[in-house]
Amino acid sequence: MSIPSGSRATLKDVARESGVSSATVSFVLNRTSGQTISAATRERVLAAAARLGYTPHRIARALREGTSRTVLLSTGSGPAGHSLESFIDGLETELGEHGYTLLVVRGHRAGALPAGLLETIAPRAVLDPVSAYAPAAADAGDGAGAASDGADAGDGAGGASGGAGAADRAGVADWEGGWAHGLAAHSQTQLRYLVEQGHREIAVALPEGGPYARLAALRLDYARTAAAELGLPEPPVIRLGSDRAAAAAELRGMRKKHPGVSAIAAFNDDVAFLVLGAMADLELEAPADLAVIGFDESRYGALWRPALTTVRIDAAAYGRRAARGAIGLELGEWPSSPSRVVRRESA
Amino acid sequence: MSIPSGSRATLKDVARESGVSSATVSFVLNRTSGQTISAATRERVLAAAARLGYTPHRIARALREGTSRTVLLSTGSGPAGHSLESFIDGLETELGEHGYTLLVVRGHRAGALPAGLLETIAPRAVLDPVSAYAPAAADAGDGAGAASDGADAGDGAGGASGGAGAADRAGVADWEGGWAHGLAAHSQTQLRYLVEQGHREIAVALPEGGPYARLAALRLDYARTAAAELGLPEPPVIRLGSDRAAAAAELRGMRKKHPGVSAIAAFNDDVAFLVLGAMADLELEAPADLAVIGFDESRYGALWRPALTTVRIDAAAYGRRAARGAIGLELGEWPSSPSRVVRRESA
DNA sequence: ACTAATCGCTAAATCGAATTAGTTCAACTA
DNA sequence: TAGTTGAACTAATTCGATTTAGCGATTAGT
Repeated sequence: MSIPSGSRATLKDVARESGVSSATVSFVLNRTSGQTISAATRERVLAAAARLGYTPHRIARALREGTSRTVLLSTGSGPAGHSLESFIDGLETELGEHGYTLLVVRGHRAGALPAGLLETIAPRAVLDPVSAYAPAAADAGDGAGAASDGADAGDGAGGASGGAGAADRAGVADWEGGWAHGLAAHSQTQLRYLVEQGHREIAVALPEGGPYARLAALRLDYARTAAAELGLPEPPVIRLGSDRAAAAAELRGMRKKHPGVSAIAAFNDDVAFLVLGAMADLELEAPADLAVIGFDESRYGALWRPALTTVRIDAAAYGRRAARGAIGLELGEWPSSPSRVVRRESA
Repeated sequence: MSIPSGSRATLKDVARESGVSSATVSFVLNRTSGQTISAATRERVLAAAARLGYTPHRIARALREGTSRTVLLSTGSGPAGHSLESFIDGLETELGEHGYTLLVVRGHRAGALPAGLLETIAPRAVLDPVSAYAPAAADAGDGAGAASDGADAGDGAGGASGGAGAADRAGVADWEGGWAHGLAAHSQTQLRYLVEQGHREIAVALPEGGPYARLAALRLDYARTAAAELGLPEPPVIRLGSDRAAAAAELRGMRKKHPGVSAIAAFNDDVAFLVLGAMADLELEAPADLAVIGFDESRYGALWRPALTTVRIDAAAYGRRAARGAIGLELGEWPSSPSRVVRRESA
């Protein structure tokens, strides 16, 4: 009976099936506020929808609403640690609970998404963790002040651009700064572990330039603070490009200048790998000659020789918060993201 | 003058601006076949469209056409070598030339895409290289048979599902088998290099089970053939899980059974890393004690100690062909994908 | 008792492009 | 000269959901 002709059930089919207008069906299914529907009608509509297996046609909806119920997360091509993985998990979970879909696009900077992607998707918001790492245009102080609200013709130029009001735009921007800080704060965990292992003079290894410049500066700040709190001397810094020979030279230089350094806290696992490679070139062993600890557990640490000790950060709660910001819900309190040391061989 | 109210220009705006109906504009802009348009009108329309900066509203179009001009590529969460990177490049280029957009979604099996993704995107086709690695439903021979093609209501269950006819579906399926074979064929390059380095007894390292079971079997076939062609003895096989201790044991066993083996050709770079790790545990050095060559260059090979020698495969031409198949164009000849050895330290 | 507000619901407009079914006019055929 | 054909367009419908305007009936307010 009243099976929709060939394929899928539409609003109209549900309306016909339940004997009301399609407007009413829409009201019921969307719980439209400001509309009163009798309990009896609601039941009939719901039943009909269930019977026909109705699913809203998302493209039609997107056309009408001007934007799809989608949030796009554009991650850079850089290494993806566990914090990003868990962040995505949280994001996806929270969005899913509100009927939104998360779309993760990797390997593009947000400004350089494939042509037409934003137009075909018309996401409600574009999230871009990398832009939090990159230097902002006009940066007053330390807060996330990527206020590039100028005559931006193209969309998605800023770190996060909501579809609707400036309100959620602000909300998302808010998240970003917080994200970077939230991440950086775990420098504590990293240093504390090394101290527990008996190290006193600890160097910090950062990536040289690139998209991480800003986050690197932030990490350094936190590392200094943490060192001070732990009663350690100011940590020497080595900056590593992607060239291994140069990395080895840099490491040798640091060792000469600070012979007492017995451990290195790396910016992330990739930098830690670079350090380990340089150490191998200098015939140094970790952790005997120099302990190395990574940051933000990556997939390769366990395979490495020596296996990399690192810090695992669970950012799912951040993901949920970011989701709420992106779709314009109340943000609530800042969550805390737990972190713990994954102890392997290198430290 | 006649600036479209607030935001973007629509077909209607172009029609008004050029003094014709919106149907005519659509005919002109789409070069609709079976419609004759005078040169003068065409020019006026084109000029007006350019002047207003008209861009088709892709969502409206998708609603009308039933599917967006988009192709979705769903890669597994597994390691991505250069062949995949270049494949994606080719895909994107060719699609772009025909007004299509490529959307790459990583970390999901095609059958398990985020809820609602397919519906919101409505891609013209879904491409899924991983399914070429996984055991197929009707697999006579050796592939482990996790054939779960049951009562799958959802779409995107198959390796590639086109939106339209069975014709392009066939085209895409065609590509997949070819892709796996095209990749596997480069086992030749791998072995030939080792032979050139003076090796005669060469073992093959494969991943144990997992999603690569089928591709592994294929690679083994090609390796055997290549070995025969090069006049080598039948290559011994070691199978490595993800556990390093087990890998070391496996390697030791192989060395005992085949003491003459002087080189290992790995399934891919990740497996090669595992071999190198096992070698370190056994206090063996590459390439002195055992040469190791990877396959399908990954981003980490250059960082490793010793730096990994591997095979780089350029699959861009395959990508272009897959694109043509996905949007229903003629496929043309099978392209050849060049490969070359990236010589580093391990072999 | 008469106006005002509220309930419960529907008709119709809207979003933007593609497409079907015509319409008009001129040229050409029989 | 009537009839056919084709070129060059246009009006109107369609895709499917959301949303505004509004209608009749009931309830509340003074």
